[in-house]
Amino acid sequence: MQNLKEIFVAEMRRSGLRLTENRLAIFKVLVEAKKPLSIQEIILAVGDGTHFTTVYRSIEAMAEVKILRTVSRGFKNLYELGEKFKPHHHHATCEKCGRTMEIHDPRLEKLMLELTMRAGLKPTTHQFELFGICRKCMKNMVK
Amino acid sequence: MQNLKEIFVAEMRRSGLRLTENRLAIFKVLVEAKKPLSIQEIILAVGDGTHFTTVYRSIEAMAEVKILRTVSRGFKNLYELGEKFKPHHHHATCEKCGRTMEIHDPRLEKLMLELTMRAGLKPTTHQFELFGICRKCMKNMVK
DNA sequence: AAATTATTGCAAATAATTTGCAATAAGGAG
DNA sequence: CTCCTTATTGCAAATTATTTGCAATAATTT
Repeated sequence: MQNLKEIFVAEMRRSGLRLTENRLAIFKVLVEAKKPLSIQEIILAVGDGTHFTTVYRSIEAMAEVKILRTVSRGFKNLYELGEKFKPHHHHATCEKCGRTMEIHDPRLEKLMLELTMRAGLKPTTHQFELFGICRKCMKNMVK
Repeated sequence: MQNLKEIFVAEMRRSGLRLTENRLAIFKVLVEAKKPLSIQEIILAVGDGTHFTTVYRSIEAMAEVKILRTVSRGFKNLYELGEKFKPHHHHATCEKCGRTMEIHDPRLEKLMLELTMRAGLKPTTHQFELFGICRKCMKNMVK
């Protein structure tokens, strides 16, 4: 985490954006969130200390210089830390208890790339979430 | 197409929703669109004939009974025709222009099941979206 | 420490979504 | 085919989300 903050400071400097309390607060929210967030969620998470207008503008500025990644899903944008900050992975989640496991599988990544290219796109990213019910929860449901 | 309309009429009847001009108009928009649409896009496409309030409520009603499928991309929902109209599939989307193609691949479904089970879960569902940049948009970016 | 200028907060404009209610019309019964 | 019931609609207005202009503030550079 301290490591991530250092990267953040360096990236801000590199891109000529000023390092402010507000932007640091947004960064922390995004570090703690384990998933991409909408602007509304970020506004909620940073709290009253930062005006919502500022969140809109800061997010836009940081996305512009790739410190944040815009996850363009349809017509709403979500935001997460850019490539510099996070390794690539996916999740399998229990629908009942929310327990989450990480998925790492080269076949998956390979297939994703293949399918994206076959669709005529230069691959940028993909979203992939598995859902199911874990053994513990299965047992509880039987009772 | 005529075929799809017959399914639509039958599904509306089955689920107890009334078949109205407005809903038929929305249905047609969704048949013609080759990708999931946001509510705003649907409102635009159906035109003044249908009040936007009605679009909101009709979409909600039809999604409720699975005539429409909610494509939950983050926090914005998009809508497309449900399982009865189209086989199970996923999407590959251009991040720039939003153009979307359908992905059908048995290897994908198989791998997904395997990974879910390997994570100790009894599979229920999954979310899977591919993103990239289409050739047209690549060219525009170079200019 | 002072100067420069990006960033912020606020107020107010604009856009998107939801809700209450009275008028309308779809679908079933006769 | 006509009547009846009640889901559906359109409208106005409330709520919520996003954007913009501007003057005050504060991050960097020297």
